[in-house]
Amino acid sequence: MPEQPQVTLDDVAQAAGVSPATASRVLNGATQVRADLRDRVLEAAGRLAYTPNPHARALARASSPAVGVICHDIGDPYFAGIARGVMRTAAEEGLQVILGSTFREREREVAYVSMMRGQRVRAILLIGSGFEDRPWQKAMQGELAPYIAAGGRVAAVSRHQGLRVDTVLPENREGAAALAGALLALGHRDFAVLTGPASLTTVVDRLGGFKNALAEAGVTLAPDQIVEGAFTRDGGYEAATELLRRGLRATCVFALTDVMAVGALTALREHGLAVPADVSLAGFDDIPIVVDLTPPLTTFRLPLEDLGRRVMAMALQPARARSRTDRVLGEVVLRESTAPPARPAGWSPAPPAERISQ
Amino acid sequence: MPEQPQVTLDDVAQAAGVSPATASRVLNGATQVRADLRDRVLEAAGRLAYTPNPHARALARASSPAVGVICHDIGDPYFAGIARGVMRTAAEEGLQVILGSTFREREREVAYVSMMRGQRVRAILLIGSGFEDRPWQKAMQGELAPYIAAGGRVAAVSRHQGLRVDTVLPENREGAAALAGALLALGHRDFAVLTGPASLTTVVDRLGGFKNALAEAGVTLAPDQIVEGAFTRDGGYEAATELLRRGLRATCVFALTDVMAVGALTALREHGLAVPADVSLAGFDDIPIVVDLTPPLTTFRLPLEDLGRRVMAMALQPARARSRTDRVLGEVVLRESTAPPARPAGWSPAPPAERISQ
DNA sequence: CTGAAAGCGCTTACAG
DNA sequence: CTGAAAGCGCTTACAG
Repeated sequence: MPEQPQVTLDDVAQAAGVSPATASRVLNGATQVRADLRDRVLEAAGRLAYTPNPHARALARASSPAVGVICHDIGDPYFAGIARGVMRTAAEEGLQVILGSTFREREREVAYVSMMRGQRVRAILLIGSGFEDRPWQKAMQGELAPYIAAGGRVAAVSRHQGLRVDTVLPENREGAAALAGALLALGHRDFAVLTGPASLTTVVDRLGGFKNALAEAGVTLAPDQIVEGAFTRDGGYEAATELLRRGLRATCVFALTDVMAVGALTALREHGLAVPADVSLAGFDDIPIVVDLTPPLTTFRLPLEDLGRRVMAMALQPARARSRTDRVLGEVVLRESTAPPARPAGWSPAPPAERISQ
Repeated sequence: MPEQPQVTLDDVAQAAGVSPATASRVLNGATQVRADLRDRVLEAAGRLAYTPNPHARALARASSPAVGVICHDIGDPYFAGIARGVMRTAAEEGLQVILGSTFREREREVAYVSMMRGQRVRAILLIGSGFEDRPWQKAMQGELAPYIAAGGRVAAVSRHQGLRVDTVLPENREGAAALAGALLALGHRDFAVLTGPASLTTVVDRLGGFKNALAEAGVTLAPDQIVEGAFTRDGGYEAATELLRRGLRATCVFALTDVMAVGALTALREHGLAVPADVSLAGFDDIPIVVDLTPPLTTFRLPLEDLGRRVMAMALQPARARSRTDRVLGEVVLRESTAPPARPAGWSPAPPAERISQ
């Protein structure tokens, strides 16, 4: 490994016959430098293929052009979609992105924040759901507070209880309620829900919104028709399987995420149930793939890439006295995976099911 | 923004009543330090919540614990899957990952390498397909060579022509050939191919392998049955639509990636064609979702996450005199999207279609 | 406008 | 085993 000495600012300065200070100024776009000096510096830098050492720069400037992005699983289409938006804005702004993927272990999230804080990133983006977990919130806030106090920026997607951070808040509660409304309008009265870990704020919000809307319509959700699974494709598959084992009494199944719905669809199919003929199925998020399922999935659309762009944009804005919340609208998208129930139980006509915008 | 002064090594040393050198040694796990001093340092560091400044460290050590990872689109399940594997190994090794997503603009790939090189990352991982593009290869090699000469490590997934880099090589050519064999064994003689940009080495390899295998079986592929599209879901949708516009004469359609196959499946369905009753469809990669399609997709499975782990592992090994290539096996996975042709044209029985392993 | 000098926070030979 | 000192490569007041 023939370690090659790196070309340094001093080399450039020397080659150009100026001081390092002047070379630095030129290379940083200072305009108050004599034209001929500037040219010599630029020429020398080009000839020597000079690349500034970002660590030296970060050290001297006490700031770096990097942002940290933490998600639960970069292999998950939901996070991949948001990350895509983040990368877009990062590229436009010339920022580096340091990625953290926790594999859904929440302690790793704290560890990543600690690492990125040490790294002196300009901003930290939390794009995974928050946790309803007091000790975790304490630990996280313990990392975040000093970082923010030192001038760091933090922005999150979804509700992060207990953390004082700027937030891009997708309409989880309202969206689930709107979806419930649309499914009720279709004539459903018997629902099952495939839910995720109860400690996720996203689960709380979506499940809460859905249940509330049902309750307001006088519809109750039987406890045994709520099945918890992992927030993954396999989690959806297994939750649906468990639901069938318990005995499916619902005419419509709501999976809290599209990813879970995808697994559920296969489980239903494997058990000989046709969607929507035998049972309707709805998801949440509108990840890219669900329009290609058979049948295409009814869902609540979240603009994933836009979520990513927004959270990045928010992090790049200066901090305010109190943390801000940007609500992001979504919309119910009715597709073929939902239809009026085959066996409406004492059902009276409902208003037509249109696309309900929020 | 009340900029808080950061706790420095000197603070720790002072609090512990030792020199910065000693504090540094303790914090870096040196064993040859008197126990009581070590304890005092550790205590002070803990009490002050000291975090070393990685930039200072990188500057002093002339190396940083970061690796750069460049893909074409982090929103694409293929790359998201590989990235997942990369993140796994990175976490295990305590490495930071700087992510680059080029949005399929090849110049951005060079720009990212340049940036990461400047960043003094330990290694650069190219996980996107290579390009059959001489000027691009020159530009890329121009960035890579000095980086490597300076001790940097580079590893790639897929064939990167013109770049002297260690490679994790999925069996694109052999895989496509094996898939062709399996489809021939099913009785197909009339094929169509939905291909991607011809400048991608992955396209060249998969298309070449597929065609070759057909040729060896005495089957030719009509030029008008080969349609090029973008390497995306929409590219697959559009290519399939164009194929139908031209007149589908094939009994089996091969999409060069699962992502394209997903779009193609929807296009076929929208045009009233049943898969596999009217036409068989096969993809490549075995991204997580395709098992949940209706019908589940026949494909050539690549162990995506493993690809990511391997390329990372390779980059962490010391460089060798000549670049290495790790071939990664895959396997044909026959699912319900392929079946014997509905109208076998002068067809003689073929050997039974089993799962053909490579 | 330009340069000498100090400083960013850490590591590591080099003496003791 | 421990510490004083130099150095990593850059930036930025501070003088001129």
